Amino acid sequence: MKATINDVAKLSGVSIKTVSRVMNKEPSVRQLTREKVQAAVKELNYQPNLAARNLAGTKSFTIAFVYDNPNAYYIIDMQEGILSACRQQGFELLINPCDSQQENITEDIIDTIKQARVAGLVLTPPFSERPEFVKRIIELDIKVVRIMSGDVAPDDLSPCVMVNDRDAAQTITQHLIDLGHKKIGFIAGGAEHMSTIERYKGYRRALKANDIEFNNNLIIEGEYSFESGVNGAKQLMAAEVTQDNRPTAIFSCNDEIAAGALFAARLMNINIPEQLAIAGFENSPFSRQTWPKLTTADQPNKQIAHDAASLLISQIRKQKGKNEISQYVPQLIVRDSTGQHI
Amino acid sequence: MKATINDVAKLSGVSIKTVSRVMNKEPSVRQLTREKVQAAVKELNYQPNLAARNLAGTKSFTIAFVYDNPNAYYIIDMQEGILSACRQQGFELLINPCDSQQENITEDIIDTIKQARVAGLVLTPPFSERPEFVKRIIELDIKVVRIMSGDVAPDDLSPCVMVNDRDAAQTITQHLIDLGHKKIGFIAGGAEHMSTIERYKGYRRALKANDIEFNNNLIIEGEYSFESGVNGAKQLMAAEVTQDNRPTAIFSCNDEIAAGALFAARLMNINIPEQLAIAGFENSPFSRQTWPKLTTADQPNKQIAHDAASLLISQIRKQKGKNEISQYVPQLIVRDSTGQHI
DNA sequence: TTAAAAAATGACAACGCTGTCAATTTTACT
DNA sequence: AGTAAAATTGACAGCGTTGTCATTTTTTAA
Repeated sequence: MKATINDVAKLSGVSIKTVSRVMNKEPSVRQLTREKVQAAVKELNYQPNLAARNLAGTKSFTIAFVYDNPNAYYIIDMQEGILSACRQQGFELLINPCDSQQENITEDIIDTIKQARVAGLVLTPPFSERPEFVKRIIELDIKVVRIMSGDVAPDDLSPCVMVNDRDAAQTITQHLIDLGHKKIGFIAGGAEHMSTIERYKGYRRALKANDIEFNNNLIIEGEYSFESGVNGAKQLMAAEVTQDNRPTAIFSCNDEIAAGALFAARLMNINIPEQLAIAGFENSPFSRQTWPKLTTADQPNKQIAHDAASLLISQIRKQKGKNEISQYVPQLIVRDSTGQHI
Repeated sequence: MKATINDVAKLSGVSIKTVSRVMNKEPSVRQLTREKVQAAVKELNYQPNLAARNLAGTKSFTIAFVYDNPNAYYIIDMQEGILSACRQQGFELLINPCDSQQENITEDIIDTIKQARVAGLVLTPPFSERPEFVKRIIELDIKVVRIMSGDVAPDDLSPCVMVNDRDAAQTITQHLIDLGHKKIGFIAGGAEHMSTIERYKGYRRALKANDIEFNNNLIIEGEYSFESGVNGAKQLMAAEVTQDNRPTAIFSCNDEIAAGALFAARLMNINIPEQLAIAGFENSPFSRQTWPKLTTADQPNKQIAHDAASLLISQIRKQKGKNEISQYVPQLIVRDSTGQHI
């Protein structure tokens, strides 16, 4: 039925070992031989049997995606990006959802990894932001690639795909400034997330670049949740805050917070965007299903994940030279929530 | 390092074949022997090597989740439910996202299934609602479990996990009626989805049960999207519709549509819920991030998926007697969008 | 008690691939 | 041309399991 390595060997007139070498892109196969084999592979539509590979070899062709679900849209996109890279490279993907808060989560994950003979891990926040965790994994000779917020990798533990939240946040803030806003509130996500820190830095930079004085009263510490947005906006726009001190715009650390801010504004009869402009971050579906629709920043998650997984697989294959770090800058998307204010 | 079948055989003083029998719950192993082996398994924390099983056996220990992504939250929940069943039973999960509209999608999926030697498939809508597709798969001697809308399985092709959208929709509609509404608009999802049909039936039933005359002008054909909700609500509440004919409540086929309806109401300066009550369906995160928050119906997706996958695995193992069909009825969740109207 | 039937167990060859190491071919250099 | 070194190729065992079929043990019935 399905072609095996033997069929390919027979058709191309070489030994199975040579076919194996070609399939694994090993060196020391003559060009001519390689081509003969590749032709046979194509003709028979041969694809190596993963089970046999995993069983026979010392190498593993399985990588795992370890995540704690902060946001289903993010995770689905990541997963599909990783999956497409795996398909391209003949790798298997093990999905490992888990609770990052759980007591022995590190050991749990390590058990799973060992059990399944996983060759590498794709990590997203919060796991990608725990250096001790990453170190533990790497000590076990398991490759890791991290997707994280920032512009340069924080260390050389593993390759990283960086998402430059700072620049993107600066752009969003600049957009608000360009609209004439000077008092811009900032509702932060959880301070344990690098992305929050980076977005805050971008916000500060934009203020500085425009000689706008920083006002700590406009900063609300929060977390990545709708409720946090509601409370943050309430606090910023509260009655006891004098009209003069109220912000005319709010930069929310993500779309969920922004949706919460919108909700609070509604409760307080504040018109958006006339009396208050609100911007989000992430371009999640929320941002298109609110009234008014949210100005936000978009990042190509699928591609980021594809990149990361490809990088990981190169590492596993020990193909050096592909270790450059890629960096993505989320792009501003302007919608009605930051329309012209009065 | 890791215990193999040989270690277990040695420790329990039987042949590896007998260990294999015990692991696969085959009959014709004496009780005493079985216990000896199980003790050794426990002591060594032995877990069969999946790769070896897949390679040696004619059976497969892999199931696949084939989906077209209508909704990331739904998919993530489904996936995690399936995953947990797989772990319990020592199965592997292959994730197969795809585009249900694509030309040769059936053949594509079949190729993938064959390639990976998949034993069974978990199908969600829209795939679960395509009998020809299901038939094709079953002909290949691949087991299938379907998660679908309805109260009884439409055929005996495969086991089904039914979600009784009809009863749930009737409950939601009844809730609106109990609040005093008599003119209740209905914005449908895509008519190709069983869930739309079922929810419509529930709506009709509730009207009938309360002797409310059905008015076709209150029915909007749409699809499962925000835009559809916006347009549907605009149409129902349009200026040229006389005050008398306007609905005082709208049942939207899902939360996304409801969010759209909310958006339209906002545009038209219609107060929710005073002038118009709006209900959704699904209890997606959207429903909690709108203003006001949406009344909706919740279904335990993770558990539904876990159930479905368990059913599938029993089928594969030929453990009869677990073929009963489970049915879930989504539960009403009342929130502010259907508060008391004037 | 004994023979026949049934049940339980085991020996051993696969499964499709990779790792090791030996054999062969090619290349580089006298 | 002759030889050593390097590059290429292949033979074969083994990865951890299951399937087949033969062997042993237990049960049943005469």
